[in-house]
Amino acid sequence: MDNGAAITRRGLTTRPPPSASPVSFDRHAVAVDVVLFTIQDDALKVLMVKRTAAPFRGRWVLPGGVVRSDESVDEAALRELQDKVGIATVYLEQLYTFGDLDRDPRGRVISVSYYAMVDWGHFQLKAPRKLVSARWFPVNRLPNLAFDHRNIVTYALERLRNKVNYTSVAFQLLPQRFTLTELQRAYEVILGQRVDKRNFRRKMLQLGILRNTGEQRAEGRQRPARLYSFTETRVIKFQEKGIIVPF
Amino acid sequence: MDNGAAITRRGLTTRPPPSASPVSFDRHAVAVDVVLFTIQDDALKVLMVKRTAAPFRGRWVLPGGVVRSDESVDEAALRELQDKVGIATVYLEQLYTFGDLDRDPRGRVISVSYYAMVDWGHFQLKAPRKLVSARWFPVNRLPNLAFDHRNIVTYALERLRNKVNYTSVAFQLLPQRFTLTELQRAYEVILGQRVDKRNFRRKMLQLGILRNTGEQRAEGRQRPARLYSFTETRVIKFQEKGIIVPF
DNA sequence: TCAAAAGTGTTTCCCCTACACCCATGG
DNA sequence: CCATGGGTGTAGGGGAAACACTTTTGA
Repeated sequence: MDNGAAITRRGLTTRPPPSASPVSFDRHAVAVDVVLFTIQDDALKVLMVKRTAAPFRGRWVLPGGVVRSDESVDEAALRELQDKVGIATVYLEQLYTFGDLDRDPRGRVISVSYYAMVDWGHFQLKAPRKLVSARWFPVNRLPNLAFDHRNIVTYALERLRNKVNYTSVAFQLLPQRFTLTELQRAYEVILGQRVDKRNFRRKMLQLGILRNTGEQRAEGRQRPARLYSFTETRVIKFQEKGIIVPF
Repeated sequence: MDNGAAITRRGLTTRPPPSASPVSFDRHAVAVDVVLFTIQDDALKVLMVKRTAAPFRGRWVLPGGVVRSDESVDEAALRELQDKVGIATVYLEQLYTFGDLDRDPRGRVISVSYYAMVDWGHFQLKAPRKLVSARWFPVNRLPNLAFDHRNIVTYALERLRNKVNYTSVAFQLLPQRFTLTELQRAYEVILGQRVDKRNFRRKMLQLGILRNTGEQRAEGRQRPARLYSFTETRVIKFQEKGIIVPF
């Protein structure tokens, strides 16, 4: 798929003529599936829930469910997070719509996928997780997932890795106040590679989106770290240089 | 929306408990809408078709239609292009899924949008355009569109402008053999700004994705231009430098 | 005083930008 | 021979990358 790739034609046979009334039939089950990211123990993790019914009973899947008639698709994604995971405040962004015929053995289900991000500490607090059994898995050690959910996670991760490079999404994984080292760790964990400390700090501070709160936090028996906060209320794009056209 | 923006919570009221069988009801009409781009007369244009039925009879809309039960969503988009526009070979990429409740006055319709690109010359040849009346509009001079189709076009254009900077999508608007000036014009027309000729040519040739065919084409009474072709079969990503991590 | 993480500058190099003139052809 | 677009090179500047030591604290 590769970041929104081209659709290539498979054998497109001729089909019956289109129906006269466009909304009268051919209705479809539409589901939402959410890839919820967090950072815990210096690892990027994804939340999975265990299926309690056939098919794939007992297998891990992404939290999600069907879109109801009285809610928008976005609302469905938020509701599923609330219901199944007990989370209200997350960053949520639509990912891709998977519309193949054979995605679900029960029949045709179109899935609109999302990815979401929470700060682990914030999640810990308000997670009753009543009914479903849920579990965080490191993105590089996922269990066997049902349906095509492995693909969805892969795609979400790719999108996330792209986006941290030119937007401030990574901040969604951190608490309101954080140290520069924590921010750097977040980037390293998402990207799966080390980052130079001095260059990282310089770049981040140059962006002008961090406010030094003046507070400090002593973590162990070493020098205390300054606490910063993110100045923007929304996720922003960094100044980006195009290859063809200078920004 | 801004290139896949965050979904913010509106009032999420509590709702009835979820159904036991997930695919049994709450089925939805799902449509595809395609933003088809081309370049003609040094302008970026979008194909619109005229509605022949209520609501919005006589208004311009994107080519599209409902997804049938026996086809994937991608196939539906391709079929609509074939049926309504008579085009078989296009670059097609999924854009975004619009899932709000009030998009369509007839009732709830979830729309999976796509954008597509054709070379104008190639289109000219095999365009019977039998039934529907279709017309190309410059992207900056669109008529009043029905539904939320104006938004979809805006979003498609934004995506296209982003993508030409780090992928080879722009080539999809050109014939198989083209001059560097034609390629530059394509970029200028998409981006809506001028580009330096020498820098552009150097960058493009440096990418190593152009093959000098050795042929030339005399356009008028001036020096003939070399014809190039694109070496890759797929749309590729350019070498991209991240802000945080060197590529 | 030691361990452990926080914090800080500089140099080098490459790539991007800006910019103007000759070339080949048809009329 | 002239008008028109095709084609080419370079110098300067800015930002990215590489790199190591001092500071602050708690134990």
